[in-house]
Amino acid sequence: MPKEDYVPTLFSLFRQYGYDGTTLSKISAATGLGKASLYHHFPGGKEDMVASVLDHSDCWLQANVLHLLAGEGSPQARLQKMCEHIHELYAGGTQPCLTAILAMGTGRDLFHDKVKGLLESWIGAIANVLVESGFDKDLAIKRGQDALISIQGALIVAQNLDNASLFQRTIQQLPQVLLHPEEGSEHKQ
Amino acid sequence: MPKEDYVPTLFSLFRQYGYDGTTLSKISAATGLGKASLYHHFPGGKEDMVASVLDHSDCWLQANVLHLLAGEGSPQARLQKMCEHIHELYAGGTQPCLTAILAMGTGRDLFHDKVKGLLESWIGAIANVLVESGFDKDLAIKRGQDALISIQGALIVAQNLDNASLFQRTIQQLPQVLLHPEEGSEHKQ
DNA sequence: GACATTGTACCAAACGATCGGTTTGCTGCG
DNA sequence: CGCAGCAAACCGATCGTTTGGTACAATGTC
Repeated sequence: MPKEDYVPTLFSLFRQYGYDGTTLSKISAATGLGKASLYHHFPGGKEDMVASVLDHSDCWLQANVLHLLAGEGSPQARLQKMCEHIHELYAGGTQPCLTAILAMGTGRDLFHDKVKGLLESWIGAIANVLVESGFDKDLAIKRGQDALISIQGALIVAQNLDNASLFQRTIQQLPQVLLHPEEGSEHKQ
Repeated sequence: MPKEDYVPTLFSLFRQYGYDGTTLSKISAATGLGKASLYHHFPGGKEDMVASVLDHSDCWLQANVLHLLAGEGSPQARLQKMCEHIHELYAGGTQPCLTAILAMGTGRDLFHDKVKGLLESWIGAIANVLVESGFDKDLAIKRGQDALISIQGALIVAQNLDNASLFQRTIQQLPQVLLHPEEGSEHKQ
């Protein structure tokens, strides 16, 4: 079996238990492979496995967000499509975010740069759509950041409250929140 | 030295390294206490230490949010004061959230109920202020949830991007976002 | 076709290190 | 003395990792 076949299993393990919490015993049990076999596919050990998972996530982002947002259709339609993919990725808010969980504990030092890159390209892609829709560039970036704040925050709160609908509500209204016209001077006080 | 004196150190350890990542060796080094001394103060071991930290956080929430929001002053002023305390708690967005980090890995199973309770009372307190300001109760609760989504999300994104000002911006505009009048039917599509 | 060679996938067993947790024995002080 | 408080050694378990090997299909050589 090629190693790619194990990446989805690794993905769900790491995003559930985190870097420190995902032990090789758990991985061995979940994949059905002995520890030595795991080192055959991933010579770099646990760190190598997470790197593979992150590459896999990179591809996912490329296909389901970056390429999509830069493609055809109205901005509204593109953003909505993105939200559908997000909804699927996080299983409707019941599954944690890999990048968020890797930003904590031991994983933080190891994968910070990679995670940062993923996040930045995501924000940039959203901002590009908004610029294309006529928004000022600075405002577009700000709203791109706000989009990821909402996504990440909704995931955390939804899971801590056992309330997935809270996440779904947030995602569903994301496109119109992003595209709503600037009012006054953005609530200047 | 009474055990309370070590709780702040434990707090910063656990919110930095998470439950799995915070080893007794790290705790011993950070507190300057031997393991035996740690078990003298916290007979229940690591789990006992986290419980103490969570109690400490409970008191913090009680004093700096619940009591404050139920107190005197205009809703706007109370919410602003709360945001100042939040800003201080998270060191301007440079420090992670304890409850978020405890919701992952092994800690999730152990402390989920406690964390959920903390979050719920926080949301409830914000909602009460909004109801008092004349908002519909359902909308008030929704905005209370959104407030915590923004806080948690901003923390995650700010740290992954090494951009604390992103957090500060989010917190600073939180009061007026919470209090802004309902427009149309909340962006009905 | 027969046979050695190579490469891939896999694993049991064990490594040293460190884990969370416990016990021992000594110290300083009222 | 009595006892609270703690450093240090120790416990079994588990950590991530490594060694040494088996089974088997593909390839090359005669």
